[in-house]
Amino acid sequence: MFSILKKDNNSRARSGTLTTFSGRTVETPAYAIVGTHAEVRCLPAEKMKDARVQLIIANTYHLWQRLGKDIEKFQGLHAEMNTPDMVIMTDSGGFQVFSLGFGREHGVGKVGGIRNSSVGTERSPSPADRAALRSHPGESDVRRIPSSPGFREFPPDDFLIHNERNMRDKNLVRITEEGAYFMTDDGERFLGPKLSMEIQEKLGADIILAFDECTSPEHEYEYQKQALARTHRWAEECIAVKTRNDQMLYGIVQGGVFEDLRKESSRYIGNLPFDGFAIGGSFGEGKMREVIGWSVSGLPEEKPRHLLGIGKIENILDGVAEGIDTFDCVIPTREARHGGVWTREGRFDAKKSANKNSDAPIEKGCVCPTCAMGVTRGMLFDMFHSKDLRAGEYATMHNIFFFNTFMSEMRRAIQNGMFREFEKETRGKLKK
RNA sequence: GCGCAGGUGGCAGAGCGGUCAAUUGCAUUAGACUGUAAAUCUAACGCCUCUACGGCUACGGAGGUUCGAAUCCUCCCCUGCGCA
Repeated sequence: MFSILKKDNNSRARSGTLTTFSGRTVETPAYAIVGTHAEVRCLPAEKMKDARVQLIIANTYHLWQRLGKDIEKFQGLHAEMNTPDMVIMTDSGGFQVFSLGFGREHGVGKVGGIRNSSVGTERSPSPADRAALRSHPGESDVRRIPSSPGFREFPPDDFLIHNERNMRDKNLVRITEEGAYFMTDDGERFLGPKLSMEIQEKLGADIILAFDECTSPEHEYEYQKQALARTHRWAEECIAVKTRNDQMLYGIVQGGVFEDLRKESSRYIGNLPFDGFAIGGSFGEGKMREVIGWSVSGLPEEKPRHLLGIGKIENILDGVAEGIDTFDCVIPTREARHGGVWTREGRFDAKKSANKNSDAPIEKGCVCPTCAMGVTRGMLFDMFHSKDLRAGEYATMHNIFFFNTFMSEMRRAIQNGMFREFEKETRGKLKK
């Protein structure tokens, strides 16, 4: 049951209470902390409450892969995670269709406009690439110019061709009309709407998601359209196949950055008997708010809406302003492990030498367990640089607490009719 | 004193006549991270610069051999281990 307590007058923002069919409750807008393998990285289960976690999202694909046959013995996420009171959702595996597939091939993240350098899209060959090329004997081997001064090696002109092929080889997913084949160490494994539902019912989350095809920001219109048709068909299949009635099933709106596709998807998915809705896929960095608006346009007001994989504080504001109720993102947890610490003034990198010997608190006035212990920026710096695992734990605790506290302040602002002011103030501080 | 093994860029440690300003790792610096292939990845890392497939100076020191030396030879200095 979803009850909206207050709607904002100047935007589509709303604040309410989501009570799942299983009787657990989340105050919205809320942020789901990512616990892919049924655990939040660097945050012990018993500290979830201290971090003010009320919502967790785990992952069907990864748990399915990790558990194998043990999935039959799985006691359910609440028992396994020892979080009986928290609302847990599971992603369907639809994101892995992208992240292990075109995400790798295109070398991009889902938001778009970001080239993920870790996937090797640099135009100049890295030493590893060069070595790989050298090990490929034949006409494309490195050419030598035996003139002065000494021999010098040139990158071959056809490097890009090799690069393209290498990128394609990175794609581990084969998509069919029925679902997706994932290349794993044990060969290809098929995951489609039906199996995703079965697994999610075994995992036992409060909220489960329809199996969709998350597309790449680099996919052009025609592909997005075809993928959308699949996602819509799979959505209906998920509804048809579902058996448990103590889990809420959310449908997923797709359509890339195209207005007509997003609106069509919103209408189509919004008219299906889902218990809530999620918005997935790519948004384009600068277009996010607009795309969310299109995606929400066809959804019923009275049902909860989740924005998948987003995000940063500024994006949360976009989402809430467009009527989103819940979010999830790896940013608080992943960035914490990488040294990224969030504060009201924006993010800073604890590994930077500017923090060396700093007695400054991580965030002035913060009452999270990490800050309450008196951990300073200088201490975090030292721990990160000495590879002390507590660095990641302290930062993770702080970040999760920060995002959850931010959400609760935003809820209060909406309930007090002050969302616009809250948004303005938050954005102002972030700009500095 | 004798014997052996060594002295390479901030450190460790490859290279052993030309594709070597020198593999790699660490450290450092910068950047990234948006339904977690991620406690990860990428880049830079002698100096100068017109940022180049450029110039200069470099593999303990000084000489030498060679068209060409971090790589070979001679002497010197230093370090470790063993024997006195």
